[in-house]
Amino acid sequence: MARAKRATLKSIASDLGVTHTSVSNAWNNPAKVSKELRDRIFAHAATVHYEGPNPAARSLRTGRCGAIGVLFNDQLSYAFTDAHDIAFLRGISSVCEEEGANIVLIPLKDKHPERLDNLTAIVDGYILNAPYKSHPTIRKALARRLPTVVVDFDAPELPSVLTNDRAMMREVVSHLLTLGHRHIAIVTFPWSQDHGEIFTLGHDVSDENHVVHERVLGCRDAFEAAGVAPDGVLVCETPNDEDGGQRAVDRLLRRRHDLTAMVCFSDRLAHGVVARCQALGLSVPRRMSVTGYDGIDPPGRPSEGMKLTTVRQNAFEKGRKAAEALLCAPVQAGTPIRIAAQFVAGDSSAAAWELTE
Amino acid sequence: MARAKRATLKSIASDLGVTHTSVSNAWNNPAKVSKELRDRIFAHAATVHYEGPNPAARSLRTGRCGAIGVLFNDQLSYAFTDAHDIAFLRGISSVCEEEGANIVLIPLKDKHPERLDNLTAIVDGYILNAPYKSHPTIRKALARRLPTVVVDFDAPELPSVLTNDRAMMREVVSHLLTLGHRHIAIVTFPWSQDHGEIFTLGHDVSDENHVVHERVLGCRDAFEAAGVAPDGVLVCETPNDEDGGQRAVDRLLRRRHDLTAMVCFSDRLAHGVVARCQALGLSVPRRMSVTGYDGIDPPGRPSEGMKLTTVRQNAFEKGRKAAEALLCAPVQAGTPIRIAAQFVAGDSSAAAWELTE
DNA sequence: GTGGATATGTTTATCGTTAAACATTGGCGG
DNA sequence: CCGCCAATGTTTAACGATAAACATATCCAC
Repeated sequence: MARAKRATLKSIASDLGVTHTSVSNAWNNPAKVSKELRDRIFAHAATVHYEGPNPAARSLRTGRCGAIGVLFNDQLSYAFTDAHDIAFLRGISSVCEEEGANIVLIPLKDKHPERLDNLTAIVDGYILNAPYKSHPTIRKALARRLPTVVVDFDAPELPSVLTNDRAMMREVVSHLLTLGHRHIAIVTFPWSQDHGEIFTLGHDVSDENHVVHERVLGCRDAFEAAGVAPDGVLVCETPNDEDGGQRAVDRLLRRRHDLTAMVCFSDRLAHGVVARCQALGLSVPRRMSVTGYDGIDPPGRPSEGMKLTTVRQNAFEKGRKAAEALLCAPVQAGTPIRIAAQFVAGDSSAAAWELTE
Repeated sequence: MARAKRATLKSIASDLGVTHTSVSNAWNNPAKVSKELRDRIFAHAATVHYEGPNPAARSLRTGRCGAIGVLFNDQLSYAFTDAHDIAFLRGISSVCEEEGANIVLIPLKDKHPERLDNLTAIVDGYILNAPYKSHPTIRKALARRLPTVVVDFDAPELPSVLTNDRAMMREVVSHLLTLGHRHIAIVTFPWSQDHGEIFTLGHDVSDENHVVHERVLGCRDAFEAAGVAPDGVLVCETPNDEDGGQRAVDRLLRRRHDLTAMVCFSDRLAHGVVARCQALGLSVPRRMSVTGYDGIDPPGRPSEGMKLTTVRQNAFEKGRKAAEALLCAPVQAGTPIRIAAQFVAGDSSAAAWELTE
């Protein structure tokens, strides 16, 4: 059975012997149509299952669609495992609910590069979350020149929401240096799409990923301020999950077994690092200090287990501000919105001298 | 400075002295355009910042837009706090990544009922997650008669993904009855938009929310099978979060202080119930048995704390199947896809006789 | 040299709206 | 009775694309 053709403004208009503009007005400018006609229109619309103007056609005509696109650095299905990204989305949602806007989640088209040209999202603007500078999907989104807000991304020409990653990382490393640690390694998630190497802090860091770049610089700042040569500090790049953290421990210890502290760029990495250290018999924090980043309270019950030394980010607020900048009060490009993070000393870091002596 | 007018197929065509169809083909049917012309087109497109055909116009013409809409029962910003919903979204995402489809999250338009008529989402189809039968946004979505897959919803005329809630709940209650409990109460999240009452299992249950309906019936089954009168079983409706669980304890104990077990319809509720019981000096499970639903491993580290007696759902798989049904292999309406849940006995339930004696 | 496929473009109609400008009518003040 | 405004419709022109049918040239087989 062939699906019956859908009713349109025009078909309703001709059914009723009026012009389609009047039918359109029944929905969009009720004041311009007599109550009597409006009732007739709605009544007839109901019988032919007409559910209001076709949104694609309206969007074409008006140039707006009432939705904002959100792009993540990684696979979407990854984002939904990351407490930071989830809180960020929650922040966006809270604004979109108030404004009545829809959210379009756009998977990176890694598996379908050909669709880059074909299926671009129907959105009024974009929020780009910590994007890789040169990722094709990101570039494509930027190239469309729609209103765009970037988060944790260095783009002076765009409105942006930024955190104080560099200063926070400086604080974390200083914390460890103050505790007497001198053999510290860094565990980071990938700073570009292809990853896996071990570097040292002496290397120049690509700014492909602004977050990693800032945090690495923060670390270097602290080491240099303490007179520690950056060349001696290992930086291990690894996938951002517990398993990645676990493997980083092995890779790092293979190079330097005298490490007494590991600075992780996410709590997930830190959890993996802690787990692997304990499995190797290196107690945390007595034998190995570990720090995280994000400040994810392990849901369930909070106060259990070891409290990670970490940096608490306000991902929810990041999302809110980004969405507000896009939907409510347009923000100037020159002045980024700053969301301050906060250093939290926990139980996973302790003085180093007990073992280095 | 007025924003320069955007280039279109037509403007590019006339710039180049060809027809706009050829320009369109350069993107959509490359084989139909000589390589030489295609290069000229792309080159010129780049200089005028043309980023490919306008998606709204294309969508109007082709009738497809490459996105699916997802609707939740509750506020979107709530969904992002609920581990079940997040896993569900992750399942949908994993399919959308493979298929290159976008996901449109549609907030319930509670705060903007007037936008119901105005801003309908531009999507090729819907996934409705455990929707309230009569919620206006849900009804509106259904009324559009786009391809739709419902999850945990009773709609024989639509393809659906269902779980075995009723059987699982029967198992939970039987478990408690077998342990000797006779004074059991039920803690549920709201079964309609307005909520808050305490009922008994003797009451008829609205099927406004299919999940609650099925679970309540499952409980009743088990009580009846054991010869316990449903009239004596209290059912407390409360917001689906820890606080809601906490308050439910107070409300229930005020009515019946001889309760020895509380059956919760979500793990979040159960966590609140456990917390409140312990605060009241009622140790779990010695003095009070508590069961949950969902099987959310408290992230962070799994094996810590008390293991809740619960039902493990596979929300990820629910999401995957729903998305597959919509995007890949269209599913027949008559035969729901079943995702089995699994009863998990934990440490939060124990024999009752120690205290009822 | 005839006929038919292949490659490359063009013409024209259409998708379903909204917005601006233009008609028509009735009411009302002066 | 004139003129103007408000109320209610209508006419017409986009919005920016895609698809089907049609035109023309080229090539090759037989």
